[in-house]
Amino acid sequence: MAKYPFSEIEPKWQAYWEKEKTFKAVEDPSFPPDKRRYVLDMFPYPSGAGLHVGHPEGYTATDIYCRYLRANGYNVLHPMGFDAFGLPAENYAIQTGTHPKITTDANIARFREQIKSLGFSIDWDREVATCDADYYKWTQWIFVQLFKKGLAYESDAPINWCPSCKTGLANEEVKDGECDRCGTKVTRKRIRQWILKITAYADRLLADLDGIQWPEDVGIMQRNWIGRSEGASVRFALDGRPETVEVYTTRPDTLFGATYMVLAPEHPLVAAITTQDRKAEVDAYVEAAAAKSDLERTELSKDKTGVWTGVLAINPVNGRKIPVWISDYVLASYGTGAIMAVPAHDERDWEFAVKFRLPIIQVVAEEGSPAARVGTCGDPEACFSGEGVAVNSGEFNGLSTADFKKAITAWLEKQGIGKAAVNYKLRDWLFSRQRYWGEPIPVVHCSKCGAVPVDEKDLPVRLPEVTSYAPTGTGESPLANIPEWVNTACPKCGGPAKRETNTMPQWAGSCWYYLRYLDPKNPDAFAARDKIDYWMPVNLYVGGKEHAVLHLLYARFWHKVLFDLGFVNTKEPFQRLVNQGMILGEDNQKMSKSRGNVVNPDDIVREFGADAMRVYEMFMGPLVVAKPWATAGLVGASRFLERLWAVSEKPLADAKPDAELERLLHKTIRKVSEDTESLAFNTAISAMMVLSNEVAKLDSVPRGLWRDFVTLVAPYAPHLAEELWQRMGGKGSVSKQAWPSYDPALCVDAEIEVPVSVNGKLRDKLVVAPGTAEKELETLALASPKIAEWTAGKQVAKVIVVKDRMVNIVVK
RNA sequence: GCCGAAGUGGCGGAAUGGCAGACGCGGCGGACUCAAAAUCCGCUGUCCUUACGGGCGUGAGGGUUCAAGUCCCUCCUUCGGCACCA
Repeated sequence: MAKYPFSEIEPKWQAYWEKEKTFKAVEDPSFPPDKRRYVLDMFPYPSGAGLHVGHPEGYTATDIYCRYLRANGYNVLHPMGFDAFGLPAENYAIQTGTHPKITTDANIARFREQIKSLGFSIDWDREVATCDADYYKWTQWIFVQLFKKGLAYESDAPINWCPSCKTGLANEEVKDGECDRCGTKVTRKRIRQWILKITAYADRLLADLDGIQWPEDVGIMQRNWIGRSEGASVRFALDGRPETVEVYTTRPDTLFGATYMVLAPEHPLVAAITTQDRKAEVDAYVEAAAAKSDLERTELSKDKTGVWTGVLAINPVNGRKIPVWISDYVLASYGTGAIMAVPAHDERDWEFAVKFRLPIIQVVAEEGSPAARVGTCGDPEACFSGEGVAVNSGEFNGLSTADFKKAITAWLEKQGIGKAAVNYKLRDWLFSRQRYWGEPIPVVHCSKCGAVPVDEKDLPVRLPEVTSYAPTGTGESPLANIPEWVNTACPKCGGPAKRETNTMPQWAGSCWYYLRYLDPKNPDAFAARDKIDYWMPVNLYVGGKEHAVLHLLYARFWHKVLFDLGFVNTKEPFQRLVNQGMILGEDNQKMSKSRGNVVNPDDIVREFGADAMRVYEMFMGPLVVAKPWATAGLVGASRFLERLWAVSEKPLADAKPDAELERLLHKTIRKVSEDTESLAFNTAISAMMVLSNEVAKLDSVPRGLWRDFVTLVAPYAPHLAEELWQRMGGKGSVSKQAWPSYDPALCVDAEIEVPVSVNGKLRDKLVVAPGTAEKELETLALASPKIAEWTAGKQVAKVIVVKDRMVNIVVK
């Protein structure tokens, strides 16, 4: 038997598809809107290492789905491109002097070739790369829209700084106090930054999660990241001073238990209110706190520190004078940067109060406890942060936590010293990078007009050539060293002005690339509105979970801004999201160069073929779960394809398949249809393997059955299917064939086995026609001699019959 | 600490509350071959039994049910995310 010649077949059909533009997507109005699908992969960053076996996992899944949709009469948009700005190319440039553009282009060429070698049905005419000036012109244009809408502003507040990458980082890019990219401990630095006001969209980013079909955990991660909480803001008067301190609390019901206050060391009031005698100590503390990284302030030192400012505040509910402290356990960037401390009911305050011997007053008692009944109690022995019943709270005693919150908020409002308030953990997006290889931020600084956006007609602001790519570390990018580029005229007044030298983060380009695919060559708009209306939103978006709160949050934000400006037709960009599970190394560990467990897809394609690689990756297990690679297991997929090839060498018969085989065919069509639809590719492949094992036993193959089978296989192993299609005399491309249909009546077996159990234990099986009446099943079961053995001498208490499924006899 | 996901043969995994282990890998036995590779056929959870057959089995322990891998409670382990957010 001839070995299946994948190394000839695969390039042959790839060339055919390319030449025939088989997968070109056209905005054909004859497809009604519900017959259009936009299926998108997260585009790759073209690293120097080339494609990884993890990349083709998602790409294969979307490709199978797209091919399935086309066969079912859908017009499908399935593009690919490259996220091409970013640090690796720049760092390589710093080491070698090679321009990042050169490295990036070479890597893109390699990636494109590797992706093409897997036979995906991509419309390559729509390819984009975020580093192309024609592309980033529109990234800059969107930034200008953000600026004009007041959503981009400059700030010199302290930021996360990676000393190794020598650039500022967004909150989302810091993981466990380390730079997400390089693992270096993040420090704090005060430099001028561009910030995007993503917090202005916090409520909508939260609310609109309800309308999209995303994995539950990604939704939860975004919800947690946005971190909405409801509570109250309360203004505290200071004893003998005109200033007031406003705090935010989610537990206004514990106000009677506030025994001290804490300001963040950076709080603007600290310097003003600190008394003369406390000044030296307070200054020293503020200075020490400023020197600490966020990590040192949080993770490394859970041990509370702090100093008293010398000032007392007045608790508005009881007039008690309480000390105002400063401590770095209060974050300047959340709420008002100040808290009322209720040590009896907050773990952190408890710890602080114990350490500094501050009073602790219990004001919440557990439901049903003696204290809850009496309304008062002595000093608590432990912190209780749950909900309960108010005690030691004057007229409010006896109220439940929820009722008390409402009552006290109303009271505060009436007194004019507080109101209901909502807070978010989400911070604004630090958007400037002090690096070279990114989109220049299209702003000009004029001494007269301030920060002025570049005129839209003057976009793009091209990334200039530099002699040194190395980041300066001073808060300026390498662009600052090119006076002829930096010095320009103010777009507003024409006077001398300087260009912004910071660049955008890598996330900028990926915030809207799915829109550029719709109209990639358009010189007049990021995409024509009719094309947006034709395809958007993205119906299925497949990619890794690592972007749960980075790219996916940022892109949603930009999309909403574009929606508000009337440029796009949907509130959300990605209707349905699926995260493919990671492919681990053979050792069950994350694949990495340092572990030496990386599998190169090129090797697999060379040795087993692209179709085998595709089928194996989909057969390994459910798309969404992590699973270890096993090259040994790959041969199973390979043998399946070999078997199909072997079948194609048998003669075709015009006779119909026998009844048994015909039923199997129809059941297989049903199973593969349902499973492909629901992205359960592993079980679809399993079903096709079962059919192939049966067909392989035949001496000649019924033509109709074979035609259907080849069409079923086509989304999974497209090269082989094209070849099989051609060998059986099919015209054109098998990918233009309609998906086979099945007859539900033929999906039912002529005879089925119905298990019979006694007291839940399987004891016999009945062979009956499907649909046999329950009464008859019961009679047959009770008549069985095997069953009689188990019921002998016992009393039949009950017989449960589920038609076509089982019979259970309960005996005593 | 909090939130989320997952624990099933030697391995990857399958199973609308209804025959646990489909399909594949590996292993064992056989056919073909001078021989090997490839291919094909059979067996392959575990324990007891020569066999027929039976007991036990889905991380641990409880519970609901005629019936639980699947539902509920407690716990353990692994992975992912968050982590002084008041």
